[in-house]
Amino acid sequence: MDFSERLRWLRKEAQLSQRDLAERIGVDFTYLSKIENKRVEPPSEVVLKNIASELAEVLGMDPTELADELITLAGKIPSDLAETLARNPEAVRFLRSIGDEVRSAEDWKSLLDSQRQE
Amino acid sequence: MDFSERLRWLRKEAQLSQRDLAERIGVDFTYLSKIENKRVEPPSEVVLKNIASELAEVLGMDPTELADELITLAGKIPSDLAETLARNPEAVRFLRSIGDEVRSAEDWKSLLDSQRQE
DNA sequence: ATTAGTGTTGACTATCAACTCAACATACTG
DNA sequence: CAGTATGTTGAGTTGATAGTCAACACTAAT
Repeated sequence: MDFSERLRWLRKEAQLSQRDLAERIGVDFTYLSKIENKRVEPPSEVVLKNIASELAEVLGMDPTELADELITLAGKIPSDLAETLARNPEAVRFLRSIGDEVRSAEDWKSLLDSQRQE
Repeated sequence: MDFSERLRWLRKEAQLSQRDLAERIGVDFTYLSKIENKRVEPPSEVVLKNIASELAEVLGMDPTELADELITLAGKIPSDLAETLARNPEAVRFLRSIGDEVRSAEDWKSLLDSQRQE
């Protein structure tokens, strides 16, 4: 499921028309249409967060998690994380060092699990 | 030492004028001047890599390492890494999970070290 | 058959990043 | 002083990003 499909699915799940959602998040509804039809790139992080916030509210989800999901589905890096990386050269070197061996989603997952157990 | 200072320092170390370096990397020399004087934002990653490549050659440094240094100093994330993150939601979640506890450069460093010893 | 609600499309626009170009200032060299 | 090498600045260009606006099409209910 890519970004545009996921967005449409969530919006329908929330029983909102494009106009409804667009008004809530403060963009033109035709823009949502284009996004859902992949006529344009996924929107900016600000818009993504607004979408996540509104949909999460209606659907009873966690807004932050939903935002992260949409942002990564949109092929972007959450800006707070990007800033952490840009500010910590060590973090970049760390990622590079593990990135050589850790490539698949599975690898990342197990790394995440091992971290959690500490 | 911020990016612009570092650039000027390296360029002088390499005994190159702004015009010299600019010609080698294929930009206008006045652009380098503005960068060194912080009249504009640091350049694109392509230009950064060209700079690193030329200066590393003259100074006998490792071009890749220098590129990474300049890119992070410029407040950017190396694009190959950014792509890895954008493609691996798990990687993003991993970073978030450790990011709560790992904040300082020291923390990252020790994490990097522990990884290296495996 | 009208009207209300919904979605799609093409054309246009505003803002910004990443530069270039022309002009000038400053310093040193013969 | 004339010329050469170097650095600085203001104004303008170009392409991409992130949208808006007007028009139209389809469907369902009145």
